[in-house]
Amino acid sequence: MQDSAERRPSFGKKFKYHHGALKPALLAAAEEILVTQGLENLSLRALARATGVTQAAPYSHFADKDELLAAVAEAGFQRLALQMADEATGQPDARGRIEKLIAAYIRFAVANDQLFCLMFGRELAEMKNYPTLAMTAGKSYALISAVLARRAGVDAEETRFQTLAIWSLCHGLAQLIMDERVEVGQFGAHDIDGFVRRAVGLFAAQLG
Amino acid sequence: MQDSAERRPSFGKKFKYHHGALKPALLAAAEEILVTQGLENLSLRALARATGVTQAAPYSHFADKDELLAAVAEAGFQRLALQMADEATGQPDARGRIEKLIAAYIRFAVANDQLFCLMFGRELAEMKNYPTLAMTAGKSYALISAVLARRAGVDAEETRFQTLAIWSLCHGLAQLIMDERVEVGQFGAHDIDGFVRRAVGLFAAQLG
DNA sequence: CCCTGCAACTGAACGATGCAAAGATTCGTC
DNA sequence: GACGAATCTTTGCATCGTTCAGTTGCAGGG
Repeated sequence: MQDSAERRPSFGKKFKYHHGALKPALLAAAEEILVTQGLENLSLRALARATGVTQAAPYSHFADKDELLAAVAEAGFQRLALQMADEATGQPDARGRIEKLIAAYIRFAVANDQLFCLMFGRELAEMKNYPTLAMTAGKSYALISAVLARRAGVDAEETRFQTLAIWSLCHGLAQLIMDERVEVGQFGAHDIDGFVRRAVGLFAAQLG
Repeated sequence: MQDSAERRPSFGKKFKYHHGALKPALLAAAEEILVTQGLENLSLRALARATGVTQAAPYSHFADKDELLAAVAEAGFQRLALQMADEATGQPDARGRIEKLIAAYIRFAVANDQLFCLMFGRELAEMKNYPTLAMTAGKSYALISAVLARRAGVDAEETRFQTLAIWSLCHGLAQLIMDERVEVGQFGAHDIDGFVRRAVGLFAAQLG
């Protein structure tokens, strides 16, 4: 297979030395590799190969592999927050909203396990280096926090505690399911919503 | 610095071609590197360097890097279960035992964050390949599960639910603290025990 | 219209890593 | 003391992240 014919995706008109839209193409290819081959097989070189450019090309758009991963993760956080917000709309009371938010969170983790690994994994532990990432990552937490904070008659300190407790429960379950340390369905309800409803019920007294 | 003098730890009597106790030495060096330089800098080559052997020597004792990491993780799980059991002894009721178990778990995660990352990280996701690892890893869960199961008047299904809920809460909080997505002390009690006591209180009705 | 400057991309290279294969050395055992 | 097995060394390969000196194409000023 000759190089110029094989490695070039043959852009419509004529041979293009410049790719033109490499940055979004890289991000798209990254997500694709993530779901098809897993996070451990997502290398910059494989990414460049999939996009039809040289291995050094990504460095024109990302300073680092970490910066690229951070961008992918940020897109993930965006989608996560969106899905959570979507599911929670239309719920009349705080309890219903919390249930939907958590269920959406866990479903997202299960459905996009590799992406979730990247988002909450160790490779982006230095998230502080990417301020926009940190901001986007906080949205999901803010959704839960906001619901709890908007209640009357519950002081701020109690709200902080509940938010953290619910967030921990939610995040922990997602992790355990992903690591296959636990099987959804081992408890009676046989589904995520059942467990979530029951877990949120623990806070029922305060949720009204 | 000449090689034979520098790279060899100079075992008491005379120069030894065979290290003699490479396997435990590797495991010890691995934990050392883990705490001093982090999981991402724990390479087989660095390990061999630290132990004073050639880069291929570890392969006489471990088939794989994963097998080595699995052994380190297993030791970690052993210590974790031990610490949990230690703290829980002497507690009169189920609630006290659960509180101590969880607090010990979270303290372990905070104190040994890199090791915890390894134990619950993605690199050992294929834990099924290491049956003894899976068994040891289950001990901590079993500790909590046993306390809850030994109560009178609570059916098995409710016990399963509570175990999973508490386990999720516990694991999730540990993860969040480690990832620095949350600061212990943001809630009133200003310490782990305070939060744990309060969180376990959510199950108070059933814990008696 | 050409020229110049700049951003995007190439090609080649460096060092590090996990791992395999083959040879050297020591240990345990008959 | 000899021999086979276990341990360790040497050498080498493929891959990876990253850097760097060039090459290519575009846009704007003369």
